[in-house]
Amino acid sequence: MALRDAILAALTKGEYSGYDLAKAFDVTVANFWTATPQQLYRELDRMHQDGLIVARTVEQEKRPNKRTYTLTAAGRAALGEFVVSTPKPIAIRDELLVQVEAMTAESVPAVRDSVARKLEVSQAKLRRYEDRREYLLAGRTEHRFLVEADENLGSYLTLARGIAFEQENVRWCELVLDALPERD
Amino acid sequence: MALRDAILAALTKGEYSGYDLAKAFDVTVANFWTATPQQLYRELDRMHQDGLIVARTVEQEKRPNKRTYTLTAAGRAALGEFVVSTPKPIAIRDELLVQVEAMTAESVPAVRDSVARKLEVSQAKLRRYEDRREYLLAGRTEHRFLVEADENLGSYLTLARGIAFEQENVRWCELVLDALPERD
DNA sequence: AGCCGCATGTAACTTGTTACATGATTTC
DNA sequence: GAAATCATGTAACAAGTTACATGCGGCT
Repeated sequence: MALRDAILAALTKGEYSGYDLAKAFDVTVANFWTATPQQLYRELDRMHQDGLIVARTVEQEKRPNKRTYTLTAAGRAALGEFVVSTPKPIAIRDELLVQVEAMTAESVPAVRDSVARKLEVSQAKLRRYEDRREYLLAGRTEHRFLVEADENLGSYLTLARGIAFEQENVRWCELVLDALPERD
Repeated sequence: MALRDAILAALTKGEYSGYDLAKAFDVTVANFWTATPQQLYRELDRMHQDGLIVARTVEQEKRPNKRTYTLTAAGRAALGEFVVSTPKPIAIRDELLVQVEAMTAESVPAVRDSVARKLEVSQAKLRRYEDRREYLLAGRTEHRFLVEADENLGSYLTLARGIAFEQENVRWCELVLDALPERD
């Protein structure tokens, strides 16, 4: 049920459609949750049926209409309960690491290529996260931001985790590329 | 199908039963994949039906018999194909981060407690990983180990990723505990 | 003319989770 | 005497993935 809670959390920041959420789940929410558009549409339907959110159709010119959603009191209550519950330990599942573990002499070049591609993806994510960090800090130091106890404190902290994660990915990819002999 | 590949990778290191794998998936494999015993038993059955592994019943005194599995040529071939395939990008799903994102003034104490518990879990994992690292290095420096191009190179590299991940968890938990006001 | 972005959805399928069941032995 | 460990499994359910479908508007 945590996809549901991730959606509830996202909807505390405003009124969004399934499509909007799909984009958000690719950028800001990406630090801590992922979902495909299909998962979101399905879950929004169910949440609507369960009375956690209300829908509104926004008519648009030159574009398809959208259905945007807002939290109800029941939705807020459900999120409140979730936030104080015991979280499940995270499940890491990384195909690339399985490949590295099972790597043999012949497969080194292919694995090396995969690691090089991951390096690029992580660097790109890191740049986007750093941009958002700059935006949240708005010129303040981290320490100052944290003591000012802004309404975005939670977002900043999750973003900090995302940044550290991608920095580690970059460092690890570099370690692997150094350790694996290049192909001739 | 990556659970299947993670199992194939584990079976390259020896002959294991479902129960053995469940334990391994809690320690060494935990860096890059997780699975419950039930998932393992089901997947092992299917892999057996598909001819990727062969089973052998080991009679034991004073303990229930076990069914251990070994890779077949077909199993090795399937793993070989997987290792050179394009890996799926990883999906992060961390309930605790959803909670931090959705945190409100009233829920701070509960979230703080969850973070404190995560800190302890990460520190414990880190200690186990560091022990295994010491064992793999066997007195050598990392640089020396990497150039010697040991057969455990892959395991070392995935372990390095796991260690970095838990170190970041510890640092992040400490940041959050410092940033969130303690309860009275 | 063809692709990309916007916007929502159905259907089939694969994975992952949870609860339950069994029964002997070892440890506190 | 109770709990933990060893060892395997069934069944029901929840969550996640993949493929397909629709149709307009803007860009190259």
